[in-house]
Amino acid sequence: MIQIDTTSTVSLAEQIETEIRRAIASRVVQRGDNLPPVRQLAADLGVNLNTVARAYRALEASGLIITRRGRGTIVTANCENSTDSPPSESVVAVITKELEKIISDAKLSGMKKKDIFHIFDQLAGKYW
Amino acid sequence: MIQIDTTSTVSLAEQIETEIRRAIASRVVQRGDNLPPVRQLAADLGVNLNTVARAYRALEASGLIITRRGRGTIVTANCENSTDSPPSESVVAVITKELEKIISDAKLSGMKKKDIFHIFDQLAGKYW
DNA sequence: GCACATTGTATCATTGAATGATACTATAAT
DNA sequence: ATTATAGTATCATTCAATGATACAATGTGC
Repeated sequence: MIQIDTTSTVSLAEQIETEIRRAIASRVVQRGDNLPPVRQLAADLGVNLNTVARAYRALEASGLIITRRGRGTIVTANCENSTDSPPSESVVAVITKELEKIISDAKLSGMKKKDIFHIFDQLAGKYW
Repeated sequence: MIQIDTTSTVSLAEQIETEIRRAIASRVVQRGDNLPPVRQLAADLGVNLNTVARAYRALEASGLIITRRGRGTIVTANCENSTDSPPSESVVAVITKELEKIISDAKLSGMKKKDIFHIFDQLAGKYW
C-alpha cells in the first residue's frame, strides 16, 4: 500500500502519516475503507506496531480516520466534499511557508519557473 | 535577518539553513555578501554557536557559501546565473515528493485548485 | 613580530524525541 | 465462554540535536 525510507531524516511515523494522507487525498483509499491493522502494516513496513499506531492517532486527531479497539480503522474523510469550509488562516500560513521552502530550493538548484510550474501543474491534476 | 521558531518540530539548525537558503534565493543576500559570525547570529537567535556553525557547514556543502576560520563567511551562490546546468534527476525527485506532500495536505484541508495555484504563483514571482 | 581580537572547529556531556519490546484492554466471532 | 483480532499503555533504549567549553586559524594594532 505505502512505502517508507528508513534512511530518511523524516521519522517513520511521520512518513507513514504522510503516505496515508496522500492516499486519502488522491482517492486511492476512500471514505468507508478500512486501513490495515497496525500489526499488519507494521509487519509490511518492518517497523514497530506502535509506530503505525502513532501515525493512526495523528490521522484521527486530524479527523481523517476513526480507530476503535477490536474493530479496526476506517477512513472518514471525504475529499470530494466541495462544500467544505475554506481552510483557516493558520493552515494557509503553514502551506505557504512550506511552499516557499520548496520554491527557494528549486530556484537554488537551477530550476526555471516553467520547470517547477510544470511539476506543480501535473501533481495538482492528480488531486483536483 | 532571519527568524526561527523554537516550538517547531524542525530542528533549529535546519530552520537556520532554510532561512538562509531563502534569503539567498530571494536575493536578500547576494554573492559576495558576508553572513554574520556564528557567535553573533547565535546570540541574535538565542541558540548555541554550534547550531549556527552546523547550518553554515550544510550550506557550504551545498556550495552556497564559503567559510574560513578567522575570516568569516561569504555567499558564493549566484542565483541569477541562468546558464546553470539543469537540476539532477534526484533533485527533481525530491522536490516533486515534497510538493506532492504539500498538495495533498492542501487538498485535505479543503483548499481549491485555484487557491493553491494563487499562492504558488505569488511565491514564484518572488524568486523568478 | 608579538599580543590580542575575531572567527570557525572540535570534543564531549546532556537532553529529548523516536522507536521498540512487552503487556494490557476492548470488540467480534464461534 | 473462549478465542482471535485490533488498538492502547508502559517503559527501556537509542540516537540525533543541542549546548558548554576548549582549540586553532586568521586578521589587526602597536
